[in-house]
Formats: sequence, C-alpha cells, structure tokens
Amino acid sequence: MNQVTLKIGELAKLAQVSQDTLRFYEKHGLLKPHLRSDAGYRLYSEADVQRVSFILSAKRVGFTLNEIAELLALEVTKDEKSCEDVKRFVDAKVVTVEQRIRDMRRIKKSLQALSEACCGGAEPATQCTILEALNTEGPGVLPHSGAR
Amino acid sequence: MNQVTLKIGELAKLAQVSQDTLRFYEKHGLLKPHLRSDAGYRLYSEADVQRVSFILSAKRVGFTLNEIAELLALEVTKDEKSCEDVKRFVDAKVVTVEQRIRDMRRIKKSLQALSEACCGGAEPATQCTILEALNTEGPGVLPHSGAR
DNA sequence: ATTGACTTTAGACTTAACTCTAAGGTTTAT
DNA sequence: ATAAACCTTAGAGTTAAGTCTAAAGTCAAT
Repeated sequence: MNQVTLKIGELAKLAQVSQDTLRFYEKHGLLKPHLRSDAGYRLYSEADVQRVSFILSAKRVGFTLNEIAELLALEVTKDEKSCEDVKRFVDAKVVTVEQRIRDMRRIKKSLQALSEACCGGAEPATQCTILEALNTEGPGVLPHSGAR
Repeated sequence: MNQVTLKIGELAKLAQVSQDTLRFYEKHGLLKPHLRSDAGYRLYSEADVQRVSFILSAKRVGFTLNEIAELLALEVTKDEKSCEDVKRFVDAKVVTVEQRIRDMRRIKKSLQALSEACCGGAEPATQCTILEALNTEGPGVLPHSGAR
C-alpha cells in the first residue's frame, strides 16, 4: 500500500510519453491526476499509472482516444441495467478486437511468406514482391457485400 | 484469366472506401491503376484490387501508409543482397506484429474480465470499472527501462 | 539569494489521412 | 441532343493526436 506519487516528468519517463501527451490526455478526459500539490503540480498515483498503461496498449491495438475514453468511463453501478449496457458495449469491442487479431495473423503470414518464399531457397526468386507472396497464400479479404 | 478492369467508382464500392481515398493512395504512391482509358479514366486490374485489400488490412492492424508503402515497394530482385535486406526489414515488421497481437490479447482479456467479473454473478458488483477488472488480472505493461 | 531543473497555462503549430469543393470533360440512356 | 451519372484536376478544409512556444511560478542546491 505504498502511496506512489509521481510528478508529471516522472510519469512521462516511466510511460515513455511526453509530458505534453499526459496533459493532452487530461484535457480530453482520459487521465486525471488524483491530486495536485499546493503549487498546483500534478501528482499521479499508482492507479493513474495503470490508467496510462491501459490507454497506451489500447492505442497500440488501434482504438482511438475517444473509444478508450468510453471504455474508461464504463462503470457497472449497482443498478442491473447498467450491467446489461456495459456488457453489450464491451462484447462489441471484443468482436472488433478478434477481427483485428485475424487481420494481424493474415499480415504476419504475408510477411513470412515474402521472407520465406522469396529468399528461402538456394537461389533467390528472380522477382518477388509481397503481393506475389500473398497471391500464393490465401485470397485477399475485401468486404463481400451485395455490390456486384 | 479474365481481365477485370474497374473504374474508380466500382473499385471504391468493392473495397468500401471513397474514390477520394483511392486517388489519395495513388498520390502517395501506394496504388496506381495499371492503365488509363482514352479519356483519362483510371482502370484498375485484379492485381490493383489485391493491392487495395492489402493496404486496408495493413492499415487496420496499425501500419501507417508510409510503412505500407515501404512494404509494397519491397522487391526481391535477382541480386542476393536485396534478399538479405528484405528479410531483415520484413522480419522486424513480423516482430512488431507479434507484439501487437500480444497487446490485442491483453486488451481482449481486460474486456472479458470487465464483462464477466462485474456482471457475471447473480448480484452485479457494486462498483466495477475496467481498471478494477484489470487489476485483478495481470499487471500493466509499461516499458521497464533503467529509469528510476 | 540566485541558478538550474522542474512545473504551470494558454494558445499556436504540425502531421497523417482523409474529405470536400469547384470547374470542367465523358458516357449512357432517352 | 440533352440530362444524369460518371470521371478528371487542383486545391482548400477537417479531424485526431499530438508537439511546441512563451511567459511565468516553484523547488533544491550552492
């Protein structure tokens, strides 16, 4: 239960972001230091550190700051309806993430195909691009709507 | 071997992006229609369609257009040195993608934890945020450098 | 008691990735 | 032969997410 309190420069260093970025997140409601010193310095707690960590990994996987703000704002309060709402919202996000993981795997395969198919053998292929490597792999995925 | 040729509006519809976006990609060297009609209309081939597909999925997983342009520009030509270079570049990207897949899984777990831990039981938790759900899960991941 | 390394704010600037507007040429359908 | 639905370019405008600047207050060490 040691009460960690970090000044903005310390948190910035720890999280590898700029101080400006932390203030920017605050201005947009994603991160608020749990208190301020007498002089008005921001003081961040352990929970604030976790929050930054969450923001950064959510960002890395492609959520926008707005989406992240929504996620952080979610709270299951006592009333059972909020619970339903949260579940619906969150489950939709899970589907998004799963889709993105599939995209990732596809891209990873393409990259590996390029590296292996083109440079694997004794003789490198005469000409080999990532798209040719891709062609020999699965088909591309474009939205298949009713559009003819 | 049917020679597909699409005009910009058709490709846009197929790929679910705007025509402006396709022209924007062209201006930035990511996508060039294999030919133009007499009147100057862009005519896209099957290969162009694949290219768009690749661009879009690479984008979804967080690559910038510049990175994607680099990937698309990669070509293993006969000379063996290019092969080495391509391999090095591509393998680095694979590492990035693997890191991002881990981030994804972590976020997915957080989301599921929120949904389950808070709303799972008969009685919903009195107060439950994503960060509290996260706390009961693994620790956050901030860069652990030598910074004290 | 002053230097240097912090911190504060407000507001201007930047970059990536579109998105829109205007002014015009082309194709297709009637 | 003319309207509707396409297409062209150039260039301006927008949004998200920072990043930078200036002018000033604060804290720690000499």
